[in-house]
Amino acid sequence: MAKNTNVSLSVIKRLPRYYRFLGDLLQNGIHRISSKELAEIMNLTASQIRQDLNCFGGFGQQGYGYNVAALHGEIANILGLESGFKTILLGAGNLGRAITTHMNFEEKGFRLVGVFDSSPNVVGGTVRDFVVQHTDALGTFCGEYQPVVAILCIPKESAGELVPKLIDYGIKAFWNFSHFDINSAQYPNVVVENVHLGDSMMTLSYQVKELVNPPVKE
Amino acid sequence: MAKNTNVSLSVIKRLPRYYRFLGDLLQNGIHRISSKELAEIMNLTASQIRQDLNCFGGFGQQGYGYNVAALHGEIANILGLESGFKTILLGAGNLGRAITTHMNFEEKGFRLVGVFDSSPNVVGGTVRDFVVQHTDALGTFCGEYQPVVAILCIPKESAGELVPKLIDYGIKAFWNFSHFDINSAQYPNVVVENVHLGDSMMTLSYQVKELVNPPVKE
DNA sequence: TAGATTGTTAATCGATTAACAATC
DNA sequence: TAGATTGTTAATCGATTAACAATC
Repeated sequence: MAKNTNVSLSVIKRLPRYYRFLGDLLQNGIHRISSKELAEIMNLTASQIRQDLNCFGGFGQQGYGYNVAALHGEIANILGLESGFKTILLGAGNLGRAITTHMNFEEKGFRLVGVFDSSPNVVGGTVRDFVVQHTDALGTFCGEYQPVVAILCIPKESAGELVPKLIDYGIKAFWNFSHFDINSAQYPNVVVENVHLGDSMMTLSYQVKELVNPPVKE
Repeated sequence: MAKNTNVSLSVIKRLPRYYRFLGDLLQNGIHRISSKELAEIMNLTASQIRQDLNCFGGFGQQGYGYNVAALHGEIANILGLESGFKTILLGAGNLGRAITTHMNFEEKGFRLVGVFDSSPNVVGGTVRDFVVQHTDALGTFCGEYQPVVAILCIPKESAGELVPKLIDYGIKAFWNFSHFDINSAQYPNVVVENVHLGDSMMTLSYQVKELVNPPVKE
């Protein structure tokens, strides 16, 4: 194990998909799979799968392939899905509430410990099993509970104000649904995973346009 | 214009971000920018910006740079943000409702024309200004309104059942929040933009793990 | 043992960066 | 005109694929 020094982000981003497919195989009672078979199911090359996995260790066996359950477990380990990182969510609007109720935090490495908003209409209400607290209470809360992850479901301007404070309060990672650009050059010891739904939508728009209305060849 | 034959997806995915930053500049009353300045703001290289833009045309002027408003408009055009592609949303649960109310479809190339669900508890209720229809009505609806895009906010199993039908009904593009893997090899004339929130979360988990608990060097 | 399939090295492909002549 | 900055070609870097010896 543990030769994972500086694995590229392209590899990391494929791991959750491996994990999902292996989980499915497991549920279907399949205990063994070769890189060739898995590649076929996942629309990848066998080479890529073997390269990816060998960033972390030799999980297979020559002549046999991979043990599905074992590999599934190894990837869970690599991703840190048992970590239970203490997490706060900022912004209890439509999106924030959907994420709070819709996502399974515990299965994915996180533990939600607080929900915050700045609107008086929302503060004091409940989302799932959380009473929404005012963002003014963040300093005290972080001092006491020391969360490491913040989910940003707030407008751009609020994010601009809150991010420096949160970093000050000890937040180390952001799951960022806002349009605020967290400058990773400015904060080297902070990790950011952006989910820009608007950008994703525009990317789709381009692709639909190309499909429906293809450019004329010269 | 229009030398956009086969632009790589890496380039396309950067366009929405350019669009957002140019919009901000515009709002701040900045009318002109060089690739060098823009690169600084966006944490990119000037080279990359010029390469990216020149996939679509020479929008700049030597010795001057780029006109912000003009470039902003060109990118809107390239992305097809005025297209108003007719779109249906499937699954009026937490996530589906959040997307319906939270996203600005019109600004991003789409027009929402219907919301569907299969649960009797939800069908007949309203989301934003839509009455939720039963998925059984999809065939009739698509025949009449001919939507081209479907947003999938439904469980994996439902997606597995519905996707082939939807393609049959003329749907050409999916914005896929479900965990169902739409096999693009199987459907060559269909475009898919996946948003796997769970995968994104797991990727973040890995990064937090590495940051908080870095691997020991040998 | 023979067959299968891995782990790993080498070759290819694509994307990013650097350099510079063209030109506003 | 001289200075600035583009558009574009060439060089570099990284990621993917192919090949094959190691080995179960």
